[in-house]
Amino acid sequence: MTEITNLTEMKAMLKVPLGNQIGRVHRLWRSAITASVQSLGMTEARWTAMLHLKMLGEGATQQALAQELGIEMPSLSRTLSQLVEQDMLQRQPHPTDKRAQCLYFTAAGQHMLAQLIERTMQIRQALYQDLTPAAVQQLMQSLDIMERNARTLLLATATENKA
Amino acid sequence: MTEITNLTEMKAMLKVPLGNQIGRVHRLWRSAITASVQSLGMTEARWTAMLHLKMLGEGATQQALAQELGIEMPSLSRTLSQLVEQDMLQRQPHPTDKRAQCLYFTAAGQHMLAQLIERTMQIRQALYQDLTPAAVQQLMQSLDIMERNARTLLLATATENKA
DNA sequence: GGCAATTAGTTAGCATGCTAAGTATTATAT
DNA sequence: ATATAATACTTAGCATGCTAACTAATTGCC
Repeated sequence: MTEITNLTEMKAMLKVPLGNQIGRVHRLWRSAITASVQSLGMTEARWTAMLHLKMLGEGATQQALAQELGIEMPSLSRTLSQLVEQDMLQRQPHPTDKRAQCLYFTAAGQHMLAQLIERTMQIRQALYQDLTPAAVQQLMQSLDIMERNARTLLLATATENKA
Repeated sequence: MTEITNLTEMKAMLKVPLGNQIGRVHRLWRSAITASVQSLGMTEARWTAMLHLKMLGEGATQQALAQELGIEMPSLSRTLSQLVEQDMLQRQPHPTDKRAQCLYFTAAGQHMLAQLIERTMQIRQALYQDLTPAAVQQLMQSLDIMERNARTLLLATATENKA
């Protein structure tokens, strides 16, 4: 409620191991997804790639999808190869840039996608239980701030190593 | 501020991909730790194990530490072997239970610990920037709720698979 | 007391993140 | 116009989580 945060509060804040807690929740969330989709022959990484490609729209390049997911190209590249292998996706040459690949769902992929979306909603419903919409909004915003801070920090150390 | 959350708000909440965001923040946080401690010959997993053993107190068993960290024994077992190899920790037989191992810092480990704590504080300071103590508290509580929900969900699907 | 179930720990192998390094193409700068 | 830099992607190998399966010790039940 108070706007002014005193020194004691600031120091106490630094004792909170948010990073570890975020890690724990992430692992649990991954387990939940894995349990939910493995009977479909899916894994968590493939599941995310499918859903985010849908959000981005078919025809997106791998680079664009990696950006959207917040992972590096090599990580995505492997996952996409598995999805292509499973006949969920196709890689098509980019119309003008011969380096790039554009991503499209196969028919089987479209069908899988529908099931994945359904299960995603079920899991979210379970995980957001007892959280108010306001709390979810707040959580999202605080995580956004941490994400920005982390990127800034990493950029700073990277350039300083370069110097 | 409103206590009553309407249906529209609830449905909108389910569209928020918190899991993915938590994953992104977790990866960034891990990168930040890695960048900070790798010059000390440490990694993120070893760093966490060291700090949490300190919190738990020397003499803790591996099982207790795994519980504290929220990871499974095999994951921890490997990390601890690396720390023993690096002469940071020692495994001592439990005084009464011959199955169990108790963990103690070596002198080198104590010294490392001091440096790790220092760097941890620096990183938190950077990552919590622009977050109020209240926001940090709120974040922690919301993550707690998600964590509990996830455990409940996983337990439910596990027993249902057993049946 | 003695066998069954549980618990602590390990090893093996998979999933998924990363960086480093290599190829092919495109963009830039002189 | 060409040489250099940047970009898109892949491959290889490490870090760290998991489950499955194993051993050894302990607990519990009759």
